[in-house]
Amino acid sequence: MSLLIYNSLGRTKEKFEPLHPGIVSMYVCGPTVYGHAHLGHAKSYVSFDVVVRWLRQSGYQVKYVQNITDVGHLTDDGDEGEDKIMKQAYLEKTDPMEIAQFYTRSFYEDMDKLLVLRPNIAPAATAHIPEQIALIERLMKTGHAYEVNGNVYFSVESFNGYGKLSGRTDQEAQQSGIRISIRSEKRAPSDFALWKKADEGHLMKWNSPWSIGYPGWHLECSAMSMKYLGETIDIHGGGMENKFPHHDCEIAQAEAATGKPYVRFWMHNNMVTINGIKMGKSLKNSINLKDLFKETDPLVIRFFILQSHYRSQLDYSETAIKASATGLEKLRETQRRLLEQPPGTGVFDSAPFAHRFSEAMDDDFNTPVAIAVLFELAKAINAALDRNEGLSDTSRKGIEALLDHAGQETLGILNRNDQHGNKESGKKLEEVMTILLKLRDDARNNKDFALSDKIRDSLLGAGIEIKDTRDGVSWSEKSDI
RNA sequence: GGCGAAGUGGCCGAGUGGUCAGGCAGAGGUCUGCAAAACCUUCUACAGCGGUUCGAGUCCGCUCUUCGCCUCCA
Repeated sequence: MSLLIYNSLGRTKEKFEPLHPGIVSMYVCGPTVYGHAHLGHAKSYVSFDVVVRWLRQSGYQVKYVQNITDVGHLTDDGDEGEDKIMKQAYLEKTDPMEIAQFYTRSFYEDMDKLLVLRPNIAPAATAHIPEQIALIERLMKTGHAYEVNGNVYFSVESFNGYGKLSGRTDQEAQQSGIRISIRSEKRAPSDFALWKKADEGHLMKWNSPWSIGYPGWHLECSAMSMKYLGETIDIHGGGMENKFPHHDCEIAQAEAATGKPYVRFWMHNNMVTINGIKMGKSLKNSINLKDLFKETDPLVIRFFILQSHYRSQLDYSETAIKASATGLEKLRETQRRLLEQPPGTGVFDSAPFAHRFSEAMDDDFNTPVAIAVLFELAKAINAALDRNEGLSDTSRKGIEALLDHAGQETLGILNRNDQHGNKESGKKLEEVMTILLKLRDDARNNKDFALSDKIRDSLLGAGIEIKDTRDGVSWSEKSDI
């Protein structure tokens, strides 16, 4: 079966073939770094992380670019609004570059905990001002841009098909609902800024042919995407809220400049909601990942995110997170049991599960179905291990290979290194546990259950849970829930 | 006003015409010194009203409700 991807451009699933055989070029809009990352960022980057992982598992070489927006954007295309990075710099009594650096590091810290693989290239907007100026010059030459008082605007009228991604193609209709008509030097209300002249006191500014100023807020993605991936790329991802105007503007700039299709597949992930309302920094209801990680294992968050589809809204609640934590623990428990179990004679064919997993992933990255397959696999494994014959070495290797491929490499939720037997730092603990379990076993043999239960309870208090199975005692470190 | 998405059982969450999603929670059972885990069995669904069809969460229409975008935002 071949990979189907839902393309926002045509609003249907399409068969995916990269432009150049074997190689996929992919760009995802990165964060604006003026605050700590929240759950919404996690959903977005975990989702695209799995896209990248699955493409790689499918044999493609993926070149993954994800930018860092470290230049403050104004809140609109006119002259209103404020630069958020600069605002944060004032609040923290430092300068914009330090703000950007600080929150960039914070972002990667959180993403690392979620096991989001780093992009191949993470270009910063401020490091690509010349490229952005070059793109503007190209648009000026071809008559798609014009300058007024040191500001440069893109002329939407000059580009046929503006708004094709979001469906906002009728510019007249778009203006009908606008509340205030702002005084503007733009030729048409839909025109958007490519370059802004800096006001006095503006901290981040660069020289340009038009003024000392800074780039417009849609420009960086087009410029950096084309620089590192070429004028036509395979996949461009981002949050749904960026379809309009951001991505429509990107398309306009890029295609007006090159005359070529900018992006072949547009992918948009949906929002995280709390009680049905979108989570957003400006709404003051966002859940900061650093706070969340204090009480919840980051991989539980990752698992929670992947239990819903990337194009669906995901509603956050503590009970939902708890349910995910319990569910993930069940999968981990099964993997642990499999790894610890001595070889037997039972035969288990994991191929049908592998097939169903692939089918789910190939169907527009349907991770909830893929995870459901893992749960069914876990149930089948447990049932097989419950039978006395156990599992043959070959059968076990087959399952382990599938868990590595599906649970670890693709979804990033079942990692062998999380199992205590594989932790390098756990050698001492292993030895201590062996001693304690021997003592407890002696107590049980002497029917001294008071002592054996005390050992068990004390260990649980220290975060280690032990279970008596028919093959002996098993123990695991409980992750914080 | 314009553009778009969605309403599934106690909760989360898949599913584009014909057997079961899956997880969590609940009930009963097997196993067990107890506990936990595991396994087996099991109860609650498809917003409403019409229509198409032999047959509809699944297609069509209408109604109601919710959400996102049209300012930065993952």
